[in-house]
Amino acid sequence: MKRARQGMLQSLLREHGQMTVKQLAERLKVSEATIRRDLRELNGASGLERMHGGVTFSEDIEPPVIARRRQNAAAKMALARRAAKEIYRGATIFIGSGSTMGCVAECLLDSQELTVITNANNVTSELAAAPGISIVMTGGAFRKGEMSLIGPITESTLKQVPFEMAFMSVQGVSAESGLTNTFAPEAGTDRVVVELAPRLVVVVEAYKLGRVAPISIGPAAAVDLLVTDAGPEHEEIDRLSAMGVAVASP
Amino acid sequence: MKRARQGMLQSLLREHGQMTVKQLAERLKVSEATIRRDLRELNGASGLERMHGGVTFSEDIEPPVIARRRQNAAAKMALARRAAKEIYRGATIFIGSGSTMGCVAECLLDSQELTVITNANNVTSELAAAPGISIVMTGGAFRKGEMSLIGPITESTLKQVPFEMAFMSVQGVSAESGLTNTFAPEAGTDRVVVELAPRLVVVVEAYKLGRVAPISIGPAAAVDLLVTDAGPEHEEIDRLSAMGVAVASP
DNA sequence: ACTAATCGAGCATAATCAAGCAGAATAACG
DNA sequence: CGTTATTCTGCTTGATTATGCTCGATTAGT
Repeated sequence: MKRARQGMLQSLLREHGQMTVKQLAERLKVSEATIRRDLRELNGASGLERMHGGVTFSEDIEPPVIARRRQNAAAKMALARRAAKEIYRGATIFIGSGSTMGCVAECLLDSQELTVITNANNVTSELAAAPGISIVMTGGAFRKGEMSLIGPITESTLKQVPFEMAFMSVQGVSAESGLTNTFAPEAGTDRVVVELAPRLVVVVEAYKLGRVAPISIGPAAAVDLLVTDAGPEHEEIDRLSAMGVAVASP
Repeated sequence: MKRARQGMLQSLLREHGQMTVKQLAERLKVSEATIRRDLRELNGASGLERMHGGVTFSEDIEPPVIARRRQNAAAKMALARRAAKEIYRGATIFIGSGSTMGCVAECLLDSQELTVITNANNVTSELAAAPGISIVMTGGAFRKGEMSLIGPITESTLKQVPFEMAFMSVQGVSAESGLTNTFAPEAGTDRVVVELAPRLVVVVEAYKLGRVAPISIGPAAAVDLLVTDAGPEHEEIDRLSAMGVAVASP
């Protein structure tokens, strides 16, 4: 009962981007105290940030300028810089949604002759000022929490636009359960990206290694390069390496 | 919801380039005192500069669409408010690109049960905070100056998503030459919108009446309602009325 | 220099929060 | 099957936080 409610809570939050405790209590038919307890348990879990009166998706509701000033921004930028090294002049790449991908975009500002396909508005606005990059956005339903586009329209557009390399971030990476995410509609789109990508680069912070989120979006073997900041003795990395996944650190 | 509001504040500022405390207070539905407190807390943060009466966003790169928005802001908002009156609860509408369309989006913030299809990033970011609106973006190539999506992908997406009403702005409206625009790729997309729209509302400032730009995007007769701020004596309006085009003023 | 708007500070109010307690439901165990 | 332990939930209370309002001081425009 509790887990189901917390899952619903996260879904609702992704959908609305921001909700008050009162709204959540009414919507989920429990007391506000319970909502507060849930929020405390989920704290830090998946980019949701608590505040007086309610809770928001901290990462992407803020403009990119602020995102730079976040606490773990340094770690994310380091990962992003490492990931960006994979990109060569003249390439056509896909960049997914999430704050980490926003950092990757930021690393590309000086690139030349690059074509970026993305379903994330934060990536687009980050790159809007880059003279050497042409941008193609997929269509789709706009998800307020993530500032990204998802759904059947996104997927059919992706199939029309071939790309050489895809960058994405996920909620969980595990050798056994593969790549996993939390929210179903978003996961559907991610699954298409995994299928279509000739080369898949996954960028995640270390704490997501070994994690398993509810929705599977593809096998671990689909990953061509995993960029993460885990130490070399991390056991999940050993398992992934054994499967043939290349791993890189900043 | 302090934190969320401060994020919104920065987003708004980023879009408008410059706003007064009063505007921000109305827009975010809080007192001016609260806005001042927010501004003080954000002080020195990410490129916003405080001044008597308001605050500006001093970023070196300023997309043209933002610059244009500052010009004739009052007139554009008046036009936009008139145009927004055409929208009824539960509708599915298309909103095109340009600064005037950004104003239309701003007028819809309190709408309920509205579905907005758009190819413009400024429209999406304007509406991202509106709880009663679901947003669908078309895909397409990103045009940096206009912050909009154009090209064959945009057009094929539009054909997949039926809408009841379309709002657009153009460079020229004339009874003889119809609707005209300057930039070819953009014009192709506009042409598709004109063809697909069951009801077409064109919003233009008076100085565009009688103008003819190089690329035709449709006949004047395709317009169902023309919203403009020209005086009733305007000769082009007489010609358009004679063709059966309804004309409205703020 | 004058006037009107804007600003900052302090105060009062209302909303929200964390903690602790008690009851109900469930699980574990004899 | 009954008893006990555990978890979950809702409620109450004192404390914290955020917001709006009022009042002199400051500033911009005429």
